[in-house]
Amino acid sequence: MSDLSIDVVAKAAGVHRSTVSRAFSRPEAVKSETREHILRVAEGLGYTMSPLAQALRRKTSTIIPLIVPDITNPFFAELAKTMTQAADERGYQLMLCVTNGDPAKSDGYFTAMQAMYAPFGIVAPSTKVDTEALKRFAFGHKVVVIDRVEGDESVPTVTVDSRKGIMLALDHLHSLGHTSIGYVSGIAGTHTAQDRMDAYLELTAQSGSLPVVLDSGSDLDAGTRGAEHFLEMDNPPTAIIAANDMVAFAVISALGRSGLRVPDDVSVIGFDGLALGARFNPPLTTVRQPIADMGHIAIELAEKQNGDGSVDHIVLEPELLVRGSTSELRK
Amino acid sequence: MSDLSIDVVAKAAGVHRSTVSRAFSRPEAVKSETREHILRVAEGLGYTMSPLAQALRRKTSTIIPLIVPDITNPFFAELAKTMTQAADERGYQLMLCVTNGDPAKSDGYFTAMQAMYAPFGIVAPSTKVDTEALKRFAFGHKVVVIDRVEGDESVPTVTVDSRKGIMLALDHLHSLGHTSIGYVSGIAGTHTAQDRMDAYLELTAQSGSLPVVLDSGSDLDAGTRGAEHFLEMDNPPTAIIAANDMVAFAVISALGRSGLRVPDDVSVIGFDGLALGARFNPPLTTVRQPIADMGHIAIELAEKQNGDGSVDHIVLEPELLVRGSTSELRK
DNA sequence: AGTGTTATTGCAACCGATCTCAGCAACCGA
DNA sequence: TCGGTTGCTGAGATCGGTTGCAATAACACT
Repeated sequence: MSDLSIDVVAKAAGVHRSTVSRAFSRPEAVKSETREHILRVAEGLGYTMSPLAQALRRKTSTIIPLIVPDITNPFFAELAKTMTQAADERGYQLMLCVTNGDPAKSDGYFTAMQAMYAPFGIVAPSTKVDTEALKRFAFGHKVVVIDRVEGDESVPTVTVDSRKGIMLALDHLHSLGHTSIGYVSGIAGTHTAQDRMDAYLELTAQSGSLPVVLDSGSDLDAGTRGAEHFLEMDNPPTAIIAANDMVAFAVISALGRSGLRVPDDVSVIGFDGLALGARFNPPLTTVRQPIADMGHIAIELAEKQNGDGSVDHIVLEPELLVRGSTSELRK
Repeated sequence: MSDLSIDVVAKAAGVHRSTVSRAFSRPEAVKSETREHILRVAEGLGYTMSPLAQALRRKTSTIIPLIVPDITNPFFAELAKTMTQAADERGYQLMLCVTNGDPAKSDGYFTAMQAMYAPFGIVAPSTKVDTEALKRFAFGHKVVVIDRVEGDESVPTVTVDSRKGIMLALDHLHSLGHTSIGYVSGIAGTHTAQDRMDAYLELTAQSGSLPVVLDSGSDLDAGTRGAEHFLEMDNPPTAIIAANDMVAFAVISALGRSGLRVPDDVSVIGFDGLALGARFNPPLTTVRQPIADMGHIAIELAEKQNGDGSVDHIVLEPELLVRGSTSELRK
């Protein structure tokens, strides 16, 4: 269990270490009997290759960084969860990098990962990704971004159709009789947040109603402020779309503290589909993003780009998840 | 930016590569002028050492695995957050390992980390930790567990005083006039969960009241079932202690769905002090664990054990966090 | 001046793989 | 029978550092 290197196995199997190496990493280059014999011997010894030595020589490791602004945010947590799984399945190990939104930190992570010969990285941004900055790094060309990227087609991305999602929310609310629908922006800075907001503005205008942006702040307190704003209005909307579930939670909480009940007094719908939402009070109606798919797809895109160099931009479909925070408009 | 190895720096500085190596990793062994010169040259070239090569030779890397059952659980997410920070500060990188409670998986992670020469690991368990199993691995003796460990003093641990926490909750509730206080167990299986439950049982008995365990299940639905049980009772308690915040959320949510309001109809107090609780509806009163401290301390303990071999068992003090889910008993 | 220490630095083996190149045997067709 | 392939394996350099040991320089002391 202590020091079994490739040489030990080689000796035990009576072959040269290069043959052992091939038996593992390029099976077709070794006579099948030899290979099986080697594998058997290795198995018996309980030998596995040193990923470190491999990485050093190959200049490619199996460590892949997942860069998120805040793992405490359940959206990123769910993402991290499915990504660790997806990574595992493919023999990678996820390295969690939490930036707290500090670009300097993510730079630091990039350098570190580059030094570790990470084959690629995944970035879930809190601010717009600066692709120019990315390219300063060796694997800048091998990064998948979980957000839309402006004016640079060379970075693979995976996102959810924001417009479709907002449309789903709006339609749902309309079908319940709501016509005056407010909006609280999410953690702004990302294209995704921007897109959702734009979609809201555009679709509301299209339906002939007046858009009511309760808050467009960029931090976690947007929800709280949005609710405050709502409470001060003379003629508040009867429903609120929150740009993401966390904001929706904050809105409902703040409303609740002022004695307003959801959905009886106001309907609130979120955007994310966090598992947590099912245990909120009330259970949150929301637009679900297929987070699990996003994780898997991000890794696939990265591998694909790594392989044939192709760059894809995947846009997934959101779906409506009706739970308990929206209800028929009561006059 | 491409291939700067230690030799490049050595040449540029006009010294042997071993001197460069020392300049970085054993400064006192190099004449200070030489060292500064080398460092300056390296700096100018933008050189940093390859952690891979270092790890390979030293048989010690800076990668440390954080093994958690579920990163989606905000408790573990908060833990992960503070730990990445603590790790960063000390020059380590956290590798996130999500087991989903599957022991086979955590075994897999251990082998992987062992192969990566991780200097130690941190385990935040969902089930009781099998220290015997741990010791099968090379760094089995270098693991810090964030839970109490039964009958094995050789593993450093960091925990929060469960009894004290439950006492805080009970006292708070008593001071509000509640005498009939129910309990919903948390994600059982850990010693921590067990300890909290035992403390509840013992302290309740001591105060002369009847313990009412609404649910002692081990999964995330304990809260929901606890609430159901509560609703079926002829003479339900007036307050509920939930073994952790997530369970408290579920309890409140389930109660809410049946038309019961917190804290007006029932008071509910959690245990964890998640940031999320502040945005719950209503904001959750809870017993706060110093999660940030736990993360830092876990790493300190690990380093300490790694250094002088000493094994500590740190028990931290919880504190009461009064928010909005508990209120005076109204007759 | 001669000898013993101590501080610095160079040398070269080593960590555990990968990979190019060369060697050798078997096989193929003319 | 012989040159030309093809298939498989061994040698040895290499990836980017670390480290024990030897060599040299510098300094202290009798």
